[in-house]
Amino acid sequence: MPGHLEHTPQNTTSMYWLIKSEPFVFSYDDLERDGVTTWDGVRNYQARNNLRAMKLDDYCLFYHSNEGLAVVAIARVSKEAVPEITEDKGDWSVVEVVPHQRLARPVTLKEIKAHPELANIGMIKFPRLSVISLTEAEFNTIIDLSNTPA
DNA sequence: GCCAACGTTGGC
DNA sequence: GCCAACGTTGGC
Repeated sequence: MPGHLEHTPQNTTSMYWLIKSEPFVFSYDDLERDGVTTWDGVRNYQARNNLRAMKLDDYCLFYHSNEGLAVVAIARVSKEAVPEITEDKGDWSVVEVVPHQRLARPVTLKEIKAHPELANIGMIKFPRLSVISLTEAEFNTIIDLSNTPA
């Protein structure tokens, strides 16, 4: 009997994230140098839950906080969340990320705040959250900005 | 369970 | 380096 529907794998949809790092602690240059890093030290439950929601190969905008104040690159999730080995009490998680692509130019926080399509972006609504989910549209808007002269 | 004190994040 | 915002802790 012909014509049955092929099963389409459902795990091909990537999700989008923004991860913050102080570049003088760990920058995108450091990630490129190291090839892979463990995203550890997250001590906020919402940020931790976001780490736990990350799936292999998800895209993560890499944001430099404190200095730079700009999205500089895209990283990808290379290992999903596992418990963090730590002396700290509590139930924490880590993922691993790898470098993917440096943006053509950094996209600054100032630009993000000024862009009408990014008015509801999590990083503005929750400025102290270090791991934030993005919609595909928000992700694409930032990528488009990076491909447009400042 | 409330709330004051404290610590941390992160923009300025 | 300062400080506002806000999450967490701990005394009551």
